[in-house]
Amino acid sequence: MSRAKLQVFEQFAELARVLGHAHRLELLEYVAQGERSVERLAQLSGLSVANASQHLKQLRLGGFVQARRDGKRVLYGLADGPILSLLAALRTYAERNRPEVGKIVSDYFHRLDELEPVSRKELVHRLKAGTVVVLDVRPQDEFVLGHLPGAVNIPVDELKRRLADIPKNQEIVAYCRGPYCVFSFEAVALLRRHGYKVRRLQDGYPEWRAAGLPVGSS
Amino acid sequence: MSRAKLQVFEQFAELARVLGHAHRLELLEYVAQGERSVERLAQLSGLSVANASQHLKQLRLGGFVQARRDGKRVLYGLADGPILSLLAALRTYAERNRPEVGKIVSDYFHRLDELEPVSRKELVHRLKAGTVVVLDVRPQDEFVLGHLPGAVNIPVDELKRRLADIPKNQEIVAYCRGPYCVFSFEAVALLRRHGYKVRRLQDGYPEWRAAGLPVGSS
DNA sequence: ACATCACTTAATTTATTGATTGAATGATTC
DNA sequence: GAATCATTCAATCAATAAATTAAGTGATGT
Repeated sequence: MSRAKLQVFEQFAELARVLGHAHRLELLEYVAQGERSVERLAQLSGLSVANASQHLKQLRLGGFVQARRDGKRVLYGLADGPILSLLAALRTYAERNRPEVGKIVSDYFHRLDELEPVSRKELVHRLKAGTVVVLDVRPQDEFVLGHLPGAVNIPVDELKRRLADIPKNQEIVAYCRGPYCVFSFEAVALLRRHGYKVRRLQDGYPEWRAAGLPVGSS
Repeated sequence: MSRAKLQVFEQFAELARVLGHAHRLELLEYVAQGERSVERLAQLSGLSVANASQHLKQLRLGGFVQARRDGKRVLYGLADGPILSLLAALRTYAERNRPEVGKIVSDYFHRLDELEPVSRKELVHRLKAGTVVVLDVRPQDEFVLGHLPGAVNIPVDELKRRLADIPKNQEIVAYCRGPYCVFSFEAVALLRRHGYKVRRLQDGYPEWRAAGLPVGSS
């Protein structure tokens, strides 16, 4: 094997190894909800502070989380980059390849209170009541072809620089292509980091339309 | 942490750990080209047979490869499931998050950007139009196990003395094992020196096949 | 049946990784 | 500037993983 290739595989392996520990995956999930101190993360995951700190260090060296000091605490948050895509790929693979655990996985992912996605039915209800802003984070060309009524389109890659367009005082529901599309996960993660109250639609535009619910186009 | 959640993260971590070794990633790349015996895989990756066997066992338990007996040999092939998606996610993350990966690639792989890789989508288009010659520069045994439709096989080390077999008036797209395989880079460099109009496919045979695109065999 | 081939498994040594403890650092408060 | 708090670092021991060697298994051919 060429030296370059070996080096590249070594880098990949190093990153995979960082994800190769249950505690680190758990910490990563807590961190993905928003910034937290080491002590809080240790508490949430039932680790000693020193142990949590060491795991967080590895996550940081792997580029999965970033740390910033706030007074005498250090707050860890999710780093930039396609981290959630990577985790989604791992999850998808695991669900398909380990069917005996697939059920547990989906149960768990759909259980989390804060992450619990909004059902179509619930969204219909809240659209009528007008208590929600619907955010379409797909690319513009897909939005043009059809979208949820009254939805605002901000593609997920533009989200960061268009935060001003999003009202901070209302609850947001983000959606994208479907249940296995990561865009809305990323959008929710980003917006939560910036203090928005946001949840994701359980599935995406195709399912909405297939259910015979009204759609808009422009 | 709840018991279910612990189990889930433990499963994820276990799979990630399987990918957490350079030798296993390398074996996976060879296996992705087509079925191969343990001895051949050991040879290709420079491992002892026993060591390769043990790594392959881990890949098998992780569901990444599958083994079948053929006479007195055991052939390992890529298993079903979104394995290449997972590897692609890891690669994407690594490239973005580890600048050194990008640097190694550009240093040793002759400046990726200047070679203007052709995407799968574009190649499909141009194959329909018939405006392109597809050149497979992998070793012959890999070509035989499967290749892009209509591809011409000239292994990269034979390329120099078989230049006459390559039409000079048509555009060529060269491909090999995957995005980190050097063969197509070398082929493009050589052919360009000799005045051919040639670009490389962005990724390789395994990705083409995984995308459900048609393949030939002989 | 015996020998051979291709591979797997077991046993061993060596190296790496994880958890715990306690000391060190850095920022705040008194 | 001493005390306190939150975190990191360093040292240790236990657990796990990797590579090597040698023995074991299962299929094929003579």
